[in-house]
Amino acid sequence: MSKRIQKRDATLSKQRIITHAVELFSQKGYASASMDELARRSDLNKAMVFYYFKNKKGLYEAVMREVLLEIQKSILEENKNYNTPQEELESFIRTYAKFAFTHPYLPSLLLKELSDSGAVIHEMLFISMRQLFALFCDILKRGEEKGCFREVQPMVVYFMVLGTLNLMVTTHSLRLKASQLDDIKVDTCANCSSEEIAAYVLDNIERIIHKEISQ
Amino acid sequence: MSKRIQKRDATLSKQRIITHAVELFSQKGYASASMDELARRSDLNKAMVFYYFKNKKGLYEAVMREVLLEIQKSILEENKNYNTPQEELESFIRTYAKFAFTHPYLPSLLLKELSDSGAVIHEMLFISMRQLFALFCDILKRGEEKGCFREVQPMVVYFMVLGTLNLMVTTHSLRLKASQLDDIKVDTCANCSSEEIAAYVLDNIERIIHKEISQ
Amino acid sequence: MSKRIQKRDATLSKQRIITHAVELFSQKGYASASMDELARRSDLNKAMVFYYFKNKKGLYEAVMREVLLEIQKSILEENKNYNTPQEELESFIRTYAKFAFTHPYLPSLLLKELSDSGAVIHEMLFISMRQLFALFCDILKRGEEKGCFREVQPMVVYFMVLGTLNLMVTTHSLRLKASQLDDIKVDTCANCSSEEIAAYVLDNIERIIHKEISQ
Amino acid sequence: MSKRIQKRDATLSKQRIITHAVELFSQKGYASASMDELARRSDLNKAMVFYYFKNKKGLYEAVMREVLLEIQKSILEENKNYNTPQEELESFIRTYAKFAFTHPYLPSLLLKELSDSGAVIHEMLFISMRQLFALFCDILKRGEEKGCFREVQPMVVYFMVLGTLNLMVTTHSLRLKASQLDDIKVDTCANCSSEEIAAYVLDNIERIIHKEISQ
DNA sequence: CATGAATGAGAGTTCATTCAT
DNA sequence: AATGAATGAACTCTCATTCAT
Repeated sequence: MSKRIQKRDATLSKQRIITHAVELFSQKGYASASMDELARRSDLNKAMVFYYFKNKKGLYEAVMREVLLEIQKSILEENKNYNTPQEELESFIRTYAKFAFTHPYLPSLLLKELSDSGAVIHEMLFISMRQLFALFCDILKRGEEKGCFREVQPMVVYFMVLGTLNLMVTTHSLRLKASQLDDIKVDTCANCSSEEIAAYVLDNIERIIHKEISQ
Repeated sequence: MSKRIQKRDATLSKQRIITHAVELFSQKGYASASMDELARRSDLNKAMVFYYFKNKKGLYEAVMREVLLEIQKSILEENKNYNTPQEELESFIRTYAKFAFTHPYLPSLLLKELSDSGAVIHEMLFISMRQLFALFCDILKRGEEKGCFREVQPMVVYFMVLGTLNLMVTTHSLRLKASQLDDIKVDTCANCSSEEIAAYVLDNIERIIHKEISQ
Repeated sequence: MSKRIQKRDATLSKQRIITHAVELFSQKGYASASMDELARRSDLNKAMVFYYFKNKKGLYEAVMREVLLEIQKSILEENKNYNTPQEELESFIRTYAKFAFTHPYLPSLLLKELSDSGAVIHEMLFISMRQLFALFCDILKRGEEKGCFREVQPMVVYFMVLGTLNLMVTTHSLRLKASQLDDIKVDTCANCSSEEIAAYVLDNIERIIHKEISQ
Repeated sequence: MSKRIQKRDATLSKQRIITHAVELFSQKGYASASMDELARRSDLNKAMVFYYFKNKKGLYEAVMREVLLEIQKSILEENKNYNTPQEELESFIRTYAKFAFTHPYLPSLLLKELSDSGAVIHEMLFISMRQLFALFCDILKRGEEKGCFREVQPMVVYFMVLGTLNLMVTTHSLRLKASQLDDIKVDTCANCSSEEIAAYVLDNIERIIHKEISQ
């Protein structure tokens, strides 16, 4: 019953490191995240981080792998419950939104990584991202074939979804602060729930994609 | 007539620093950009950078100010040439796209900055971003009032534009590489021109915004 | 009959550690040899090294003891077969040379150890070395008494033998490389066999020591 | 008149670092010499060492270059004063001996470096050593041509000189200690002056090399 | 006898920043 | 306005050694 952190358990220690690393990297970015601080947060000796992950980059890759697998799994899992392209698309967007808002490190890590091509990891991010993208494309294609979706540029539409949702997460506190100022009075959606935002995005994407929208 | 870089000119030196800093920060990110390398690239003594900009953060702010003013000016300037909301919206998107593709440090810096709220600068980015956003909102509002635009969440639509365009720039080389692999055959828009992309985005946004789209 | 390395045998494990430690120390030197790598090479857990040898220095001492005893034994053993000082001297040199060339870690370890007085071990190296030196002196003295050797400084002659032979071993690859260059054309004895070298050294020492050399 | 160490003078600081590095490397060996301690001894910030020498290896190379150039210069300089091979050989040995005994870091560094071929520096040591060796060979060859020297293996004779002299320097304190013990009574030449040792070595080498030795 | 987890100290190296000229 | 020398703090990473099982 003691709250003392359990030691001498490799799996636990490793997981503890990853968990804190996810947080740290998403807060500070790769370069500014210090292994010293990570060790402190993980309540472990600094050397243990290297014991488990070889070096900083190795840890970062493990972190990204973890995070990307999580979101991937969530979406694929959820996707199974639906079978029309419309429903699948809706599920895709809602699931991503939900995940992104409850795990805000994902948008942060993702945007950081995507914000330059000289990024820390190429390959893996790449592969993982492509699998999600492949699912997205597949949904679109089947929609087209069934005649309910227009033909669109999948990449652009994909980024319209992900880019928007990610930015809505990462700019949340910024938008909140903006809403408290009074000089420019515009709705920054500061108090929107993740569901509302997902609904907005979904609605917009449908307008882009569907052949007939009755207004 | 000598080709030697001119020294002993405060404004010139300062500008040279900024120019190289823009490049450096966008290539490496704030934390990984070193003042040493900046000085080397700028062909100046390291101490001069501090002489002109107080410290790294100060320089970074100057860089962001410069960059944001540039894009702001471009868009506002261009905006003057149009006077219907539809045209203004079109101009906004096309101008941003053109600028982003020809000045790829902008998307890089912007996404980096927006990818976390514990970012390096808050205030200024903020103000500058809001002015652009304010213009965007204004266009939308006037469109609504004239009855040609639906009522939408401006923040979400704004991010649909900026997020998408920025990501299309920063992921360009990634998408190119992806297109050269053959396992997953989907169009990543790797060879699209900036105009094509702008047109796509514009078309999509219009579908979202316009009251009637005849298909 | 299994080829698996046998475990749970103290003497064997200990010997395996020593064997690999000899190699490692002679390759990398004391400071750069890591206990981690030693354990890996010995196919044993790192903690076992400490279990058997207390600490790094203890292991190193064991290594040196082993190595010095080996050469000592070789020479003493061989010495028994001869009984004139001339023959004994010849045997001493030839045996040392043969051993040094077939066990090149000896020269490496020895020179490293002798190259500074703030060396890792003092005492033991010392004692062991002195026993060899004592035999050498004894041979010389008996030669003198029998009238066939001149009176010489034994220390200097001893180092002429050991220093030369050891350096010929440790510089072997260096001399090989030198012989492949063509700018300075001198014979570095790069392809001499250990026997040839021993013969050279022996011949030289005899010229130093013998009362009459007929040319 | 103040004894305070002068700062803000690049040449002085750099030289101070080299001087202390020579000492440190020869005392502790490459791997065990710490840049922290070097900085302390040099009364400079650790970063300055890297400012001047890029990295540890770079510093070490500078150290070796310095040391090897010194001995090379000494010997070449002295060599000019003589013109018969016998005299030149004598000068070579005496000068090396004198230098080695007054600059005991040289034998230490040299033996350490020569004690394994996976040494820190290859090239440079190499070139410098070869120039000395080339001079030595040249002396021998001219002696042969004049009919006063026998034909010998220059490499072996060279190491007989250098190996012996270097070992006599590095083992000095060891030999002193040995002479104070009483179990084995042999002359370790513990109290020999550098001149005496040089004379011994020279005499021996002459016996090896000269065609006629009248006893 | 054997293991893998854990540790603290210290290594080399880099960096933003300041000082003296 | 401009420079090169100097600094201290921080960083990633390694190592010998010990603990718990």
